[in-house]
Amino acid sequence: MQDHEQIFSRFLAKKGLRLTLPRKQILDAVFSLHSHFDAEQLFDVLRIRNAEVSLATVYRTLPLLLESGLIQHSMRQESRDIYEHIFGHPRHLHWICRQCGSVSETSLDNIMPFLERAAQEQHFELEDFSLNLMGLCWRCKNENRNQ
Amino acid sequence: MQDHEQIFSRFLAKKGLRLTLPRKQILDAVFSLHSHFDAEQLFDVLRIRNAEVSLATVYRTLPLLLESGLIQHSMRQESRDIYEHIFGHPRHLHWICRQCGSVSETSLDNIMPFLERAAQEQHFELEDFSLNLMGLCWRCKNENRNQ
DNA sequence: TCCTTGTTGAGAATGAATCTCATATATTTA
DNA sequence: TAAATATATGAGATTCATTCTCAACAAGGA
Ligand SMILES: [Mn+2]
Ligand SMILES: [Mn+2]
Ligand SMILES: [Zn+2]
Ligand SMILES: [Zn+2]
Repeated sequence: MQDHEQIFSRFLAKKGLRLTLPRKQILDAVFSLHSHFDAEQLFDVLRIRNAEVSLATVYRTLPLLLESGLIQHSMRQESRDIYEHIFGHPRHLHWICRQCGSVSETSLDNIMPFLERAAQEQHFELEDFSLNLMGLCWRCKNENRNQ
Repeated sequence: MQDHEQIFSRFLAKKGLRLTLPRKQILDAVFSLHSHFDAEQLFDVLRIRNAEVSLATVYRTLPLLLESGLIQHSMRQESRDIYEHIFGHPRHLHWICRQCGSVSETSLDNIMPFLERAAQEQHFELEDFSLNLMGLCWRCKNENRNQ
């Protein structure tokens, strides 16, 4: 039964780094959210929770969380990098509406085998990937039709 | 037999815009390249070709080329947006090595039907998408092993 | 205790991308 | 043909997410 704090702690130890209070607070904030977030939004959550963590440390910690596999970079929107925690979540792809900006998700189970086989053929060591689909959500599609 | 200049010209006309010399030169430069490029690299090509086009106009023209469907946004590397022309090219995905930065391509034919079906089920109007796979290329994988 | 190494916040710096604006050029109108 | 209107452009300023710098601090080992 490994929780994310244990995983992060071990990951850090392996790199000669420590699980400090700011890092712990950032980790908690990340797992208190259940949607996509950017650095600034995460920083806001920390302020609401009265965690005294600087924005610089947020930006410094995100790469560590990425490397540990606890979060993933999901997409880029309005020139901001968007993340989400993935520990215990199934792999999924993103449908991004170019008009309203909404994001919905779909399972990737049907595609994974294909990608893994392709990686093997290439002798490519797959560590991460992203599949983002851009267009119009049904809502915006209808809205445009009625005009 | 539509060439890309005709396509771009018609696209612009439909928007009440004109195919000016700078736009023509940018278009030519884009199709003179046969690999991925960012705005700055495209600007360099234009300078080498003695085209007097400003960087601002390059940045202004890229969204037009995107919307016309002649180029696509391929990925983001080292905080730069990377593009490539796609007119007459098959859809493909990108294998990106996190160590050496190399990018290789693979056909997307096997995945397209799945994506199109998924889009239909969602009533999502798919306009564009990107599938980028990150990890280690075989070269870097071997290199790391021998150390 | 001393020394090395890692950590942090605050604010400065970076740099790709966007914006402003004065000046051109094309197209339409009278 | 001469306004009037709309679109384009280069140069340089600006934006702003992200990264960097640095001084102060803390943990752990010798
Ligand atoms: Mn997601
Ligand atoms: Mn490509
Ligand atoms: Zn929408
Ligand atoms: Zn490589």
